[in-house]
Amino acid sequence: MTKKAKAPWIGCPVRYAAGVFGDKWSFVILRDVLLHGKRYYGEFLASDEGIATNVLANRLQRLEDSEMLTRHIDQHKRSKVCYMPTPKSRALLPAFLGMMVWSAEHDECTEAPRSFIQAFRDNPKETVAWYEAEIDRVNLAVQSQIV
Amino acid sequence: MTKKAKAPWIGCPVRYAAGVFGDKWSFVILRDVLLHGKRYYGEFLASDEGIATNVLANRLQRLEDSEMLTRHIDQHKRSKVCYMPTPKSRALLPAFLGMMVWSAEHDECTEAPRSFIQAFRDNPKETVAWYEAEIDRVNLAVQSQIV
DNA sequence: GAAAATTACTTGCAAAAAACAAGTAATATG
DNA sequence: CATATTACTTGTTTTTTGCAAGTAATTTTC
Repeated sequence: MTKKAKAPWIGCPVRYAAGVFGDKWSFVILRDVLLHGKRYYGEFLASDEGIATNVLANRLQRLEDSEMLTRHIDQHKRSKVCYMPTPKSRALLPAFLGMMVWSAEHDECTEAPRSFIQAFRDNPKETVAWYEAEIDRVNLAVQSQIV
Repeated sequence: MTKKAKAPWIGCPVRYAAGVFGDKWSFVILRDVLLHGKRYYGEFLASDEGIATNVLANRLQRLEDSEMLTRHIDQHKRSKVCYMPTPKSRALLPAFLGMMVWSAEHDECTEAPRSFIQAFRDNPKETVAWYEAEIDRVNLAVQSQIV
């Protein structure tokens, strides 16, 4: 009797997504990078959710390994480390915003503004483009620091 | 000096989503319900990923608590238990499919057919509707069992 | 109608991961 | 040169997971 071989966390698209960001802290970090303009270790650490520093370090490493983030030393203050979103993580924006709309509609205590939900439903592409532009703006401001 | 109060896992839409299904096994269970037509405890247990029975029981309970699934005794064979998707979990389909497209585009080993990706990009609403119809079909077949 | 088989869990224990607290190393500041 | 920042690492406790076995309610088989 052979034991059932476990599937690796690739292949199936749901399994793959779960492998890359299928845990609470990865969700939160990606939110901070993609939506809140955060780029620095200290900024992630300061999030409301209160991630532990060792867990943060672990998740940043994983996200770097899966090419969701790239790590850079800040050249103006070389004790700071900057994590930049990659095209791969940016490509998650549409799904991410879709998920947020779902949350906004099903969480009684949601803090998401109704205007955001409306905007995404009316014109998802434009809403995604707006967030993309935000990311570019933050990147530009930070990019001058890291090379 | 007061300690930082942790945010509850509601309010912020990303945090809310992370709280409801932000772990590997919830992803997999929701996939099985929404996309693979699974409804019974034994079916979930048999998934390729090999979830442990205690973890499965725990996740089904959580998903029931957060109103993603409803639990029913099969009336034709009362030792079987059926878990049905709610409107709330079904409403996650668009975001879920968006996530799958992302995976398909970034996982070199993806098993997702190119036709699915194309279909969703060309006409997401229609693709969602197709999956909704699939869910209805499975529900109908199973509903005759559970009352 | 009793015995065996299904089915959905529960329990106990070992291993892994997360939370918490403290420490360290590189750089920057005064 | 001493102190402060910043990004981690290390050690320890607590929680969660994984695995194996057990149980209870049916259902099927003989």
